[in-house]
Amino acid sequence: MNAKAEKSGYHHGNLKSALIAAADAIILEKGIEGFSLREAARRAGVSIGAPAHHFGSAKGLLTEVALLGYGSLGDYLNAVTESDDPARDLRELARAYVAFALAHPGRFRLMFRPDLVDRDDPRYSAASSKALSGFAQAIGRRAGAGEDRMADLFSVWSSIHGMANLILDGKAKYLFDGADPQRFSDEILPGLLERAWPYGKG
Amino acid sequence: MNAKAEKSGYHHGNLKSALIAAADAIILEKGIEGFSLREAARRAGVSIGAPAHHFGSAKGLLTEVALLGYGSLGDYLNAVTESDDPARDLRELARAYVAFALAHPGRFRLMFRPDLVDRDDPRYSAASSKALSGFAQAIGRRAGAGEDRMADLFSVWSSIHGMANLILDGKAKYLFDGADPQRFSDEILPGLLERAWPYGKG
DNA sequence: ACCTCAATCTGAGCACTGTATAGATACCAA
DNA sequence: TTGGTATCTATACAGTGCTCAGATTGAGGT
Repeated sequence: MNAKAEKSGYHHGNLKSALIAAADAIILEKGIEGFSLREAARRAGVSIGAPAHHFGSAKGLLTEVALLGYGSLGDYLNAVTESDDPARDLRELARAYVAFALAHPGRFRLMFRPDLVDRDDPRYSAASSKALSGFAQAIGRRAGAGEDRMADLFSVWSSIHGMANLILDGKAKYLFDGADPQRFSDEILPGLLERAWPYGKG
Repeated sequence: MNAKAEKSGYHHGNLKSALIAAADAIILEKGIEGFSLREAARRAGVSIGAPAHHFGSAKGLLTEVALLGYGSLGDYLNAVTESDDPARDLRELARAYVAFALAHPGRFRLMFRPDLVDRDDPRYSAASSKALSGFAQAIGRRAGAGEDRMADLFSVWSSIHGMANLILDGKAKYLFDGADPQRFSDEILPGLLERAWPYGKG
């Protein structure tokens, strides 16, 4: 009845979003390396060749999932309410960034895999900068804002992104001898932020 | 004649290291995603099933390449001579780290891919900590060394590692609007390091 | 109501991939 | 010389992404 019926026989009716959802689910369950276009098609109850028409290639489908991922990251970051203390905001944003990476490792990894995502898709850079806009604003609002805010943003992003990656890749666990990720982001991370950024102090 | 002959017919004589070299070469040419166990076997002039005996699986072979990678990273970092200014040393080490990542992106990416490398191999953590020992020492030597040096190391490593990853994944190019990597590491990076670390000042 | 047309999906096929296993080969030690 | 064993080959299996001719269907125009 609906214009986007669940499944009406030969024509799926909602294949595109069904495939995106299936891909996202696979990545959630098995990680990026466990993804396959064929299994996404299988889960959507459709033949092997069907996805090609909507996405061109596996990269096309994964690009859509990555866009969802940036949206999801944006949700995490937007949940940080803006205060009159930009340094605090920055710290909370950082925690949210790492929390997202730990909660959605598959999405997070996909979002930064240039071989799996079409970086030339204009929506990609748009989604990326939109998700990070909170960081950019907090940096702009902080006391004694530097002249080169792009460099500041990149510096902050590097620290946070590096932490997230090292934790996900098991390097933190190795350095701190098996501290579990949750305790890590709650207790160790804030201390690291103090250490890593001059801004952390005020 | 040599115990490790070049190629003596049925028995290769030097297959293990030949396969490692072939894999490293493939990764150099086509990146991690371009690697295949079969092509490594082909380049070594050997049948498809031969590598299994030496490495068990593709992961086993890639683990050896990753170990080489850590050795190579160690070479970059060890080329930084120790001075009486730990802050300068730290900065130079950071530049060397990023320089390695840009010069050997395939190796660098492989080294941090838990799905492609056997993290349980004791040589892996050994190679990792050996390569990073320069960082650890510089941090230990700096004036006003903190109580939690592991956290300091992790903080520094995060910043540098994040920068390297963001640059490799094309995020820096996007932020700085197409600055080429060389200019980036020469001009922009030092400024970022100043920003990222309190230690940078002395 | 019909009828064309384009969008959608199927099914088979191609060229790959990693892994497992049975058997051939050749070195090495007794 | 003779086992024995490490090494390597050949083949097969299950899986992958992608392509393309053809079947199917819903929608828009007459």
